[in-house]
Amino acid sequence: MAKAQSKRELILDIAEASVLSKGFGGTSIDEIISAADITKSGFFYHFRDKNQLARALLQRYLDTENAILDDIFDRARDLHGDPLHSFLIGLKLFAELMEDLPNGHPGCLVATVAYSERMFDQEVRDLNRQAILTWRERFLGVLKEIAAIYPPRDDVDLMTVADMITGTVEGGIVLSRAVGETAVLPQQIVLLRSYIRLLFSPAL
Amino acid sequence: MAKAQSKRELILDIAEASVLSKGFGGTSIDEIISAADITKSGFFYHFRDKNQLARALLQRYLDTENAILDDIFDRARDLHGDPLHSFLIGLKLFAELMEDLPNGHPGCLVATVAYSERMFDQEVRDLNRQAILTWRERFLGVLKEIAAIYPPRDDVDLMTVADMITGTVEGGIVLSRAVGETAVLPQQIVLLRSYIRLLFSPAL
DNA sequence: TGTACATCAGTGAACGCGCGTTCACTGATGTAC
DNA sequence: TGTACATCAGTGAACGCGCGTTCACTGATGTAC
Repeated sequence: MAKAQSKRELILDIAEASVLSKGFGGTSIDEIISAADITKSGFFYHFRDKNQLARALLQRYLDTENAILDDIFDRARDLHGDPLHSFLIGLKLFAELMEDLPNGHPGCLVATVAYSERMFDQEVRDLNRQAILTWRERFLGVLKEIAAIYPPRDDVDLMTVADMITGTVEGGIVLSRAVGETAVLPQQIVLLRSYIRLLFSPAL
Repeated sequence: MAKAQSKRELILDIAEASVLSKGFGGTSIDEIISAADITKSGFFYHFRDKNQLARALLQRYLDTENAILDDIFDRARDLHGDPLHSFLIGLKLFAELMEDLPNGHPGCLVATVAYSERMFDQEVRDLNRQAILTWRERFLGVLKEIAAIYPPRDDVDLMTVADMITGTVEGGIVLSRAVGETAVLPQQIVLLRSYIRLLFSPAL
C-alpha cells in the first residue's frame, strides 16, 4: 500500500486492502473512515455511495496493473528483438516482480468482483469484463507474432493460450493466499513460461 | 443446486449459491431463511453462528469435490493402464464435465475463503489450506508415477506442476465468471492437458 | 490592494432499517419399562 | 398397551449495535474585478 498523497487516495488504499482481505460486503465505511481519520460525511464527499467506491477502486487497480504490464513487456521488447524470446523474458521479469513482493501479491480485485458480482452494479461488472478482454487482446497480439515465426507444436487456440496467462496469475494468487505460501504465484508464472517455451520452440 | 433432502441441506444449498454470488459478508441470514422458508431461530438451531455455517459449507463442498475427482480419475485409470495416458484421459473427462454444466461452474468456495480470509475463524482457514495441500498431494502422486516412466522434457518441479492443476481450475473459474463465458474453464483444462502431454510425451 | 463570491474538503447530527444473536418456549416423534 | 420422559426440529419476540445514506452547515483557499 503506497503512501497516499490525498485523503481520497488514502480512502482508496485502505478500502482496497480491506476488500482484498474481507470482501466487498465485509468491508464497512465506518471501518474505512476510522482508519483514514475522517468523518463519514467526509467519505461521502469523495464517493456518492459504496458502489461508486467500488468503481473507483477497480478503475485505479486496472490502471496501475496495466501500467506495470506495459512497463515489463516494453522492457522485455528492448532486451530482445525476437517476439518469443522477449515474451519469455517478460514472463521472467513478471515472476521476479511477484517474487519480490514482501507479503506476496495482495490479491486481484478482478477476482473479488467476479466472486461477488451480485454486490456490484452493471457498470462495475462491465468494467471487470472489459479488463479480462483487454488482457486477452494484449497477449493474443504477442502470441500471434510469435506463432507467425514459430508454428506451435500442438494444435492450440491462441486465444485460449492468451487467457491462460491471465488465468495462471488469477489461479496462482488464489493458491498462494489459500495455502499461505507467497512463492506459489511466481512458481506458477515460471511454469507457464516453461509451457510457452515448449509450445513454440523449434524441436530441441 | 441439488434438491435438498432436509432443511439443513436446503439452508446449505441456498447459502452456497448466495456466498458464491455475493461473498460471505454479502450473504445475510435473513436472506437465507426467507428463501428456505424457515424462521431465524430455525437457522440457529442448525448452526451455532455464521462461522459455523461457513465451516459446514466448506466441508460439504470439499467432500463432494473430492468425490467427483476420485470418480473421474478412477474411471480414467480403468480406461488405460499407463499413468500418463490415464491422467490425460482424466483431464479430458474433467473438461467435459465442466463443459456440460449448463450455467458453467458455480464457483469454488476455496477461492471465496481465500479472498475474504479475515471474515472466517482459524478453523475455516485451516480447512481451506488443507484442501489445497490435499489436491497438491493427489496430483503430485500421479505426476511422480508419470515422471518415473516419462522423464519430463523440461526441468520442472513436479509439486509446482501439481499446483498448476488446481491453479488452472481456480483461474479458469475466475476468468469464466468475469468474462461471462462458460466455455473458458473447459478450454483452460484442455490447454493444461496439452501442456502435460507436451511435457511428458517422448519426442514426437 | 480590497471586496465579493465560488469552490474545495470536509464536519456533526440524525435517520431507519437490517444485522447476528439470545432465550424461553412448543408440538411431534421416539424410547424405556 | 399405557404412561413418562427425552430428543428433534423448530417458533416468536426481543436485543442492541452497526450499517449506508442524507442534510444543513463551515472554514480555508482560489478567482474576478
